[in-house]
Amino acid sequence: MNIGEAAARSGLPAKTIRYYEDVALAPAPARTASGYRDYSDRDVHILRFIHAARGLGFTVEECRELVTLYTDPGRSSADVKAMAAAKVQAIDAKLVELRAMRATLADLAARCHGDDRPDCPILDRLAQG
Amino acid sequence: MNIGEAAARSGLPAKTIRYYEDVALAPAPARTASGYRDYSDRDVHILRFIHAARGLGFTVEECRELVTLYTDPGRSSADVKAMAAAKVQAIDAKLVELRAMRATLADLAARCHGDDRPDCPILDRLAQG
DNA sequence: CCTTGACCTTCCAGTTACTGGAAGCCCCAT
DNA sequence: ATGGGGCTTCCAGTAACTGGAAGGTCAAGG
Repeated sequence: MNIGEAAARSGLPAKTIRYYEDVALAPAPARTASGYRDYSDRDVHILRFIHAARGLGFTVEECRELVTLYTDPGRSSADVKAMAAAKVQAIDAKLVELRAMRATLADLAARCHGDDRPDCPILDRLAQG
Repeated sequence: MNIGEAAARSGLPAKTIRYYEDVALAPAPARTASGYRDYSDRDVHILRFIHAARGLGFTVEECRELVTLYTDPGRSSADVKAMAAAKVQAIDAKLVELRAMRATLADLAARCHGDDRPDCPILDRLAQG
């Protein structure tokens, strides 16, 4: 199948698939006589794997490791578990940060009268650095 | 004062201050005879304002608007409030997404025995796309 | 007076993960 | 044979910096 269908089946844009191939994350598929990419079901399977992994927040680099692990018949699950655990920790840190931002912003917005007067607690707060 | 001190006082790296000046976000300070940037207290004040705004998750573009609003004596607080509210909404969306990612990952990690066996629920799940 | 080292200048390149667009084949249906 | 897709490559740009090279400047110490 050509890249358009592989894109439809994997959920990744064609442009992104080519990009992944470029950075050696996705498999380089067979080519037809005229140079079109020709994807196998296995290729699409890996594409979907990558799509799912990216969707869970793994970076391209991490996806590369995951694909390696995935396609390695003798891999151990411990490596994968460690990566997942690290990712959970990173997400937790991000959550803390975002919640703090949200609280500050919401508080500021609530205390801002939001009319035509130039006085604004949000700006005042920002001005304090 | 030169850029090193402005950096120390504003909390922004010197490199970042130059970058902000480049993209016309931060003020272009005076220059000494030898070409060194020479920051005033007001310059540093704006730098700190930008630092705080970035820290709250505003993009550089949004910071540009905020600085304009901040330095405009006749601005209305409604504009600023609207920006803050929009930011809160964006943060909420991000929080939902992150929480879903975290839940999936944590669940997967919990169900992975994490030993030398090749069997791994995380990889299996990813493989389903 | 000279040197040393810290600090400053500009500019170029690289980062992450794509995305858009241009120029130019290819394939299929009418 | 022709028209409108889809495909190819490559170049450029995005956000927001960050690192590094090459070279000028400043203040202190000998």
